[in-house]
Amino acid sequence: MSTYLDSLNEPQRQAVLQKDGPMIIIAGAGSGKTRVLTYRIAHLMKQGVDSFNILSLTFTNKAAKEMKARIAGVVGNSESRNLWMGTFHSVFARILRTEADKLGFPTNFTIYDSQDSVRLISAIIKEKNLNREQYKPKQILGRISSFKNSLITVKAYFNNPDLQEADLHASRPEVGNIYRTYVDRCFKAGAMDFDDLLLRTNELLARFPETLAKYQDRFRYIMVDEYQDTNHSQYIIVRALADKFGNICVVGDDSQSIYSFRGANIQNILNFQKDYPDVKTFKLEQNYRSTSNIVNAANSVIEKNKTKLDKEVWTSNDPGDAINVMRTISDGEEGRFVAQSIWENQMNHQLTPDDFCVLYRTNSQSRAIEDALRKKGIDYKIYGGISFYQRKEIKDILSYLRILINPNDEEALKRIINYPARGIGATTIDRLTIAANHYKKSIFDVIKYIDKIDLKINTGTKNKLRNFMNMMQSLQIESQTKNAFEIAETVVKKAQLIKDLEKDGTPEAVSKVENVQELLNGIKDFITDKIEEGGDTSLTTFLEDVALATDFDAKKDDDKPSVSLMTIHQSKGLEYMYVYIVGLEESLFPSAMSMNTRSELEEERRLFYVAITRAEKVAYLSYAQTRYRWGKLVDAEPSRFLEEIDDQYLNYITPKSTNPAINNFVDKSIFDDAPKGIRFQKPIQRKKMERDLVKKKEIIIPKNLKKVSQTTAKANLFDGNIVVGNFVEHNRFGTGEVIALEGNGPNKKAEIKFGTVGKKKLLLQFAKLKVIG
DNA sequence: CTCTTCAGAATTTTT
DNA sequence: TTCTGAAGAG
Repeated sequence: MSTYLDSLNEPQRQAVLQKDGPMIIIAGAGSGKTRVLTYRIAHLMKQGVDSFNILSLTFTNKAAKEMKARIAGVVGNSESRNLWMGTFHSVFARILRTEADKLGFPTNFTIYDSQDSVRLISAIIKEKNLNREQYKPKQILGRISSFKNSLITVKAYFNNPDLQEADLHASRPEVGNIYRTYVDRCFKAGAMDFDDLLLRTNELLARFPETLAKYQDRFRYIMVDEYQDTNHSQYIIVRALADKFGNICVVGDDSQSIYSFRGANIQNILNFQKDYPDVKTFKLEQNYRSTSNIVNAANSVIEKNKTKLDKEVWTSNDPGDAINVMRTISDGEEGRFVAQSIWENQMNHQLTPDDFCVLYRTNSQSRAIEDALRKKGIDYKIYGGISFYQRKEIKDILSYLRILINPNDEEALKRIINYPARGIGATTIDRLTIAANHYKKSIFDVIKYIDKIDLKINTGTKNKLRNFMNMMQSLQIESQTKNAFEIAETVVKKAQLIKDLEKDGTPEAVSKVENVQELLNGIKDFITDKIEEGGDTSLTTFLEDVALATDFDAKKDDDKPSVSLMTIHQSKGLEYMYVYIVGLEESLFPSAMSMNTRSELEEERRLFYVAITRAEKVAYLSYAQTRYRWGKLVDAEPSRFLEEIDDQYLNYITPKSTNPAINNFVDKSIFDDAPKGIRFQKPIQRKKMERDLVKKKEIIIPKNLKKVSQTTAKANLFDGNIVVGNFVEHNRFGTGEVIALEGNGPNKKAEIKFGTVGKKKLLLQFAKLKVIG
């Protein structure tokens, strides 16, 4: 038998060997899911399944890329290349490109990102003279998005009295009309938004049976990763495609479903067994990633959720350290604690920055952490927030490129028609828009035929419009012969984009120029990569890649080792040796928006579960007592999630001083009189909603019991049972002899002579020493 | 039409 | 605190 099968455990192997029919793999955190998926695909190919017939849907493009590389390692590059692999959005965007004409879209349709969508909705609200307070563009987009994800078209909306009533009730009777106009305008602009990529795919498969049949025949084996995070629209696509052959394999973990806010429906995974009665179920329950303390602590949290599949994640790994809990005075101090701790752990365990990761609930929390890391001189990279391609200077250039491909792209046109400033103001754009709507033409066409249309625009402005049009048309001509990089370069030059920035001279402008440079380099890389792969080097493909790239995909790996900072959502599927989860405070995590219903709270809890299970060796949880929010200092209380972890897996540390200059840990003695008070002070006031939960908890967890376990945990941590002369084992340095002890409490250090690395002084608090004699 | 200034919102999470 | 959009002056 092939070697790759030998490296799998029994359930893993069975899942890999199961070839035909519907199957579900319930994969606990860290249970080797990716290995199974990879090997299963490789195995299918070894058994003679044509790689063209395998469709594999992943959660990020990066995941797809990595998986492809690993499969290539087993079956070879030339075969793996043909696999259909990617996110739902990118795979179906690719299919829509070839089928777009059936739906009345141009093949070079634009993909609107959320910013484009919000701007368009904003414009529509303005045109309809609606109150911006009542109709907040972002909220309206959210509503429209949820319609689309549930396959509620405009027509379906107007056929559904309940939905209309709901909007009427929310004093937003115009939602339906905004929806209609929005869809219309997207269609006219030859643009699809993110949700359209799925909705229109559904439309395609539903309206054109022969097209459905074509793709059913092509995708004989379908695999869906992170199935717990699929929405209804995705669910229907998968069902339709798998309907003929029924070779559908879904992989997921209901405990890690964290995307319901964007329409993910956890019922998809919970009901899979009902959808396919002859389904084969495989459970991967052994965790290979984390210490047993981490696994058990995570389990003790997720147990509190009611809706879940039956599964027991376990590990045979060592207990490892207890999970450290840290209270700080402020968010600033929290940052310093994290930075200090990372620094110490790095020194004491010979680690590099990329062994560490800091996770938070909201992007805005990153600032305090960044500041502290920067001060300590620790390299870090930050994921999320505003992605590279969303930056103004970058989007402006991309908008030029978008128009060259699709002149009807209204959002792109509105962005750059007066950037850099060329004297075409709001009034003119309004008039052009009105004319465009009147003649049922795009704004671009109206400008093109400006002399043939009667417009109330004065000659000076008309000239400016003509100049703009001349430039765009000459760029269009050049784009016929030049490659994506050359076009972009020409655009930057002709539109004088860099010049505009350079005359500014501010440091911000300088960094913008650098970003533009980086974009150009990026396009160059894109082209060389694609030539290597034998892929499509067109500008269209580049723009599509850009539109669908996640922040992860955009990041380069080859940077120097650095600490990773990201939201918990983004950490899905990743693992780090040391994980810091910060901001464990009520109203922040769980988020204030998610404390009102049980299902929302359960999702926050799953999010917490995901966070903990990212850690391989050591996890730190921290919370601050005060935090800046909107520039104001706000009091915070510890998150309920801290109380939900079984105390036996926890370990409380607290800094000595609130003085930022002093970062040493406290003498142990201050713990003795304080633990209860310091930790979960009972809130003076709780909202009605929470009160029941709190009461319940007080009954379940007897306080005195809690106190006892705390003390033991601490004692073990700092003192250990180590004496001079002991032989100890360290997981990095191997075995050594303790030759001296110094310091007290958390500062207690042991000097150890190791066979491999010589003498080392290690903080007992951090060194995971096992006494072996 | 452009540039500056000022008030008010913003922080859940993202393809 | 930082960003955005509106309003007013030139």
